[in-house]
Amino acid sequence: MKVKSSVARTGTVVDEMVRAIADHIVTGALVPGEKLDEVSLAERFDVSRTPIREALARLGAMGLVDRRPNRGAIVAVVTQERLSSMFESMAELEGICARLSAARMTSDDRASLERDHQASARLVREGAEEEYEAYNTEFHTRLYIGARNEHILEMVTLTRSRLAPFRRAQFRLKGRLAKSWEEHDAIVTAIMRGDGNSAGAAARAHVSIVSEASAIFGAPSQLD
Amino acid sequence: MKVKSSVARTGTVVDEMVRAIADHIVTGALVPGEKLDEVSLAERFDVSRTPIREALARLGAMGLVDRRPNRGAIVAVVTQERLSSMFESMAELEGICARLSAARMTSDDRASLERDHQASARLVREGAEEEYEAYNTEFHTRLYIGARNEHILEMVTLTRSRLAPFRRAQFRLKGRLAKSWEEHDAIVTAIMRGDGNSAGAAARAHVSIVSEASAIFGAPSQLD
DNA sequence: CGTTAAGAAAGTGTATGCAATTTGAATGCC
DNA sequence: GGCATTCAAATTGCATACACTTTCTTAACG
Repeated sequence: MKVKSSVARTGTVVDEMVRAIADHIVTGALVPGEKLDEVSLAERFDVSRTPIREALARLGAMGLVDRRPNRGAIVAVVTQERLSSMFESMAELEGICARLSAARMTSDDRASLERDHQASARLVREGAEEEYEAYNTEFHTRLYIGARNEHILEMVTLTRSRLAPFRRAQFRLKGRLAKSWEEHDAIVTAIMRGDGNSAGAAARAHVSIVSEASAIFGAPSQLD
Repeated sequence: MKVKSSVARTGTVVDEMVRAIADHIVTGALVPGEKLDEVSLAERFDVSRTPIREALARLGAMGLVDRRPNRGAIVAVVTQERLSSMFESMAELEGICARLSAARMTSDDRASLERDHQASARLVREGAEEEYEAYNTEFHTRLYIGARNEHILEMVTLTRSRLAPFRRAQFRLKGRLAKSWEEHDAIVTAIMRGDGNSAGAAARAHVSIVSEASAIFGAPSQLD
């Protein structure tokens, strides 16, 4: 019997390929516009073309690669304009989630949200970027789930994954950690008051600022 | 005994399969929860399993079918709760588009929007359901495009396609046509004033009402 | 010398065969 | 008689082979 709770989960080959290729794209090992040749990838990962094809299809659905019929796949080229549109979408979606969370979160949800938010202040004081990054992800995930809307959860998760390659370095900007906490604080406070509109506005502003921070890193080609 | 679409000139086989299967799902020939056996489908459409598999993958990405690893695919079961979440998402997305459209549409956009909106009053008076349905689709598409945000356009388009099976009969409800026009009117008026918040609120309300109308048709199993 | 067309090379699209996993049932055990 | 185990049938996952499309090369013609 296999235990799947841990990381060791072997899963299917396609899943591995999706992760592997996505990783190479996110880390910049595969640059936007680069051709993704099926046979090369198959040899590189020592599998047949079949799972590679399916992985490319999934990555296409995720927006990470661009598939042209009969003409192969390339790493998706994200224009600055498109990047902006994704950040704007993200801001809107986060705003919706925060607004709905203010109305729908259970009291348990609220309690743990505020407790952990207060606890995270320590990470800011200590400048623990890695840890705060992890907490930050968790924080936003709670807002997505608190909105109690499966479909919005799907959309916001997808959008976040598409943006992942562009927000890696955001917390390295000076003072970003403390600023992020302040913004979280505004969101949490509004949610505790049950003030959906304020929570939404605060969340929108939060993402917008991240957007500006990330824009500094501009086109993916400059990511390293 | 299945006859392939007369001419082979059509795009790829996978595209055909996607359309064919999606059609069968939307029309109810394949009911939610039904097992989609790869070999059966392959025989039925007289192709090999490979394009069927890829088609199922795409349909999975679209949300029309549910793929379980090693356990095959089934027609997606849309619970009432999930349906509600999709309609709520749609309302939020439409609201965003209307708000952004109020700020970003060109004057040409606005002019033709209002002109065609006024013209559509005739369809209402004549009770031309089919025609009004077509116009209605066009109307909403303009709002999506007017928002000038590619990514939101993608999300709203995807959501609309997922909801398509559930809103077929909406205009047959008595008086729905006239009510729809009135709601459009509120949106258009707000956009012409450049009042984004009102336009957004009106659009949200518009979809919410459609949602209620469609809810009458309830679970997909009752669709015929 | 530039343009275009034919053909070869490369790569994707589809078919088929084999391996691995799931599922159902029958048998043995308590 | 009920429950667990094991084995076989069915179905999905992966690999390989073949067919078709695109693309690059090359050579012929204007």
